Amino acid sequence: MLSRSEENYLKAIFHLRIDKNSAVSTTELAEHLNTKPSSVTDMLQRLNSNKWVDYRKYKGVILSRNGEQAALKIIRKHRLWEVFLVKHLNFSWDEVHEVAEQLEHIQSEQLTSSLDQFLNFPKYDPHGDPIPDATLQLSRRTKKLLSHFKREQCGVCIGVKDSSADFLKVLDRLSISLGSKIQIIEIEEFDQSMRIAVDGQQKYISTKIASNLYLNPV
Amino acid sequence: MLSRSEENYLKAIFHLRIDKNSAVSTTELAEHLNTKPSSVTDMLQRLNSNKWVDYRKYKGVILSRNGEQAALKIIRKHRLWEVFLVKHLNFSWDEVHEVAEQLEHIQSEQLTSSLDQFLNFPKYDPHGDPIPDATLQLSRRTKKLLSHFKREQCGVCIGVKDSSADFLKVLDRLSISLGSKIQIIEIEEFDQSMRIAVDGQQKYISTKIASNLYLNPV
DNA sequence: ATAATTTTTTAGATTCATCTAAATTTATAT
DNA sequence: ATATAAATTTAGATGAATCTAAAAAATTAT
Repeated sequence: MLSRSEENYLKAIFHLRIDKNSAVSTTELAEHLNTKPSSVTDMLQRLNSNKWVDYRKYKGVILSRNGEQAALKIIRKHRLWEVFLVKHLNFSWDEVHEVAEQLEHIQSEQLTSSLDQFLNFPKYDPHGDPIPDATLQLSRRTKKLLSHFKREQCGVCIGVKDSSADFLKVLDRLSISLGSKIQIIEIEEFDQSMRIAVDGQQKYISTKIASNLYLNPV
Repeated sequence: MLSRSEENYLKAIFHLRIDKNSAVSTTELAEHLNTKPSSVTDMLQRLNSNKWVDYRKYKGVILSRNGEQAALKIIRKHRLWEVFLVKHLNFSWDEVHEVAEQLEHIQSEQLTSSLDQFLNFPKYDPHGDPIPDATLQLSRRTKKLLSHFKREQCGVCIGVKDSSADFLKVLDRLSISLGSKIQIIEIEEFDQSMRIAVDGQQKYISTKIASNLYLNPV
């Protein structure tokens, strides 16, 4: 069985690999996990010898088939718990992450599947990220950063790129949440900042905000 | 902060102390925790130097004020999660223990108090054991083992002494659950086995069963 | 193409939680 | 009261997960 630490490494590799094709480097992992490169090397050697990853000295690491399945199981639990915390325990979407980081390591197939059922088999977590189903399949949908939209285009908010508490609080202040309907009214040539309508209400937002918000084009 | 292992020791000491006045011995703890006496000694020395327990060489151990509060916090979480699992995720009362052993270590005041509220501040867990409230107070009520009842006396089932899955399954087979009304009809002189009525239905039960079932006398 | 820099790995140490085997203390039995 | 048995502690070892410092490999810059 995987230790908690091993689980965290697999999850980190999964997340770091997702937006790029190359292998994940030791330093990247060390930064993401708040640890030292030498510790990462040690752990990667262990995970490699147990066939959870494919790791070559100086070349970086990718998940094996088994490693990817294991990572998806953890992500499934993490996101199901996030739904539970927000929907039933009144957590706000910037408060859930830390607790879900702990809950994702609870080992019980029965618990995971009952929770899934209790929540009515949700497909997306409170940040709009897809939840792997019981067979670990992820549902996919077109998502485009708001910053890539043009004037007069429309979309529905379906997720965030940065899910830090700071950014989520900004969105709360702007009354932007999952499902908000957003239309681009004007794009400032000078700095690409935007005037948008959020469910009819006009707001100004910075480029940084626009480049961290995913919309499903309408 | 306490490690998971330290938490388990404090909880074990609490439970082993509860039905007796003397200090808890190294061997008792080792058996209860499935470990070796020498490991227990090591850990008790650590817990002692951090003031979680009062431990003297060869004399056994009791919890300090801090240690007792810490143990109660863990027990509170354990029992709240048990209620959640049974009431909302359809676990049966013999299935909850193992998962609750993991959930009890999740660290989040907010989670514990929201869960308590979500469950409507339950006072007893699915085995009838009292749940410490937010101030860590335990509610007390008179409980007497069924084996100490006399002919024709009545009581309501409020808990079990042995909470092993095996015993709980026996009770399910006898349709005995928390709240069942039980009357003693006849006690067999020879072996003290009993004929009882469970919510009106007559059953025969062994002494061993009777001496593991707590009733609140009516 | 070689030097300088950065990244990665190795070597050796540390802490936690455990173990076995040996020594010591306490309890028990004659 | 002393010998024997049982319980407890100490000493020394192990494995997981981490660290620092030094060595080695890969990358980059001149």
